[in-house]
Amino acid sequence: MTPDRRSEAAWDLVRDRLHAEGLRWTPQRRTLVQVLSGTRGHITGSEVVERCRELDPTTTPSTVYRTLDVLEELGYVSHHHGIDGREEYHVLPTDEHGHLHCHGCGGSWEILPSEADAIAGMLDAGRSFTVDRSHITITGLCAGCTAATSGNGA
Amino acid sequence: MTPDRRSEAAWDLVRDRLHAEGLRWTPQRRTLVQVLSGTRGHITGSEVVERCRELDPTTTPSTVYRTLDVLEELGYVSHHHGIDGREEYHVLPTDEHGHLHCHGCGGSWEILPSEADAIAGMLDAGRSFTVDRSHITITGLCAGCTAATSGNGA
DNA sequence: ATTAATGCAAACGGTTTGCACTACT
DNA sequence: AGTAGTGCAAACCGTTTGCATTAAT
Repeated sequence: MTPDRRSEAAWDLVRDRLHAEGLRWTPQRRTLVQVLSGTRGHITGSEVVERCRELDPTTTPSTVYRTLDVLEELGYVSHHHGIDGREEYHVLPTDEHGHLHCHGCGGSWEILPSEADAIAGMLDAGRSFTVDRSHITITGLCAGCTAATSGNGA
Repeated sequence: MTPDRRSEAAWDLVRDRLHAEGLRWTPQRRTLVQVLSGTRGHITGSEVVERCRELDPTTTPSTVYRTLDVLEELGYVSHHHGIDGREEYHVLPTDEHGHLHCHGCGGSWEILPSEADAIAGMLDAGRSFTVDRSHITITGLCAGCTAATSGNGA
């Protein structure tokens, strides 16, 4: 139904999926799929546009966003809003997981499934809230930035 | 240093704080403070503008955003990006806490300090990441929406 | 009088849309 | 040929900025 969540080869089938839906396989879509298949985790809309432009400078934002919509309907990506305030697309072949965001260095770490489970379990136990494990985003300071912050003034 | 985290009366001191910094107390700022003092938790920039306009229809966005910056420097509010993709301001007199966001009904619940502690502790233990407990935002489905979703098709 | 703050209007960045044109099928 | 998809350019929304004006001090 949705593409194999593991293999990047799932992208090879996009063309056929499109055809199966009566949709078309165009150079622009090829470019976009090329970008997405080389992306792990998430990426913002404008980043997608940017990367597509590296491959094909004639890339147009509207086409990218529209195709992203189509791919979302086919189950290849999903989008929501990220901490940086822009549309953020999740590329599906990646394992679903939450993120830890350091506002010191801007770095990002994955929240392990076991951790997500623990968090989800705790919150669910208290009030029957079903946590969306793939979208947990927690901010703070990573080890490095914590040290830097507490060590010297700045 | 920063205003008393508990009493809303802290807002009464804004005027003096401004004066102490050589800044001015204007009708527009009075309106904004009125809105903020009646706000618990968080609010987006455009919502602030909207509410100020209810009190004073002549309110201008630029003034609101600029004053919000000033108040942030004074420690009355802090801002970051919310799940809905817009600037989100935290009004400080409120207890600091994270939120649970239901994307079924759009509702929002507070994450208890004890829960935040547990989450922060777990994440810190694994990789020395210092969680910002006041900004934990977790999405999912609340009890009501979970039932609605699994119960009947829609 | 001084200069912080305001209001306007225009700019910005990311995203969306209408429409005529192109090109996959 | 027929219609999905494209590119352009303009619109949108929330936010930011420059600048001349207003007003708190």
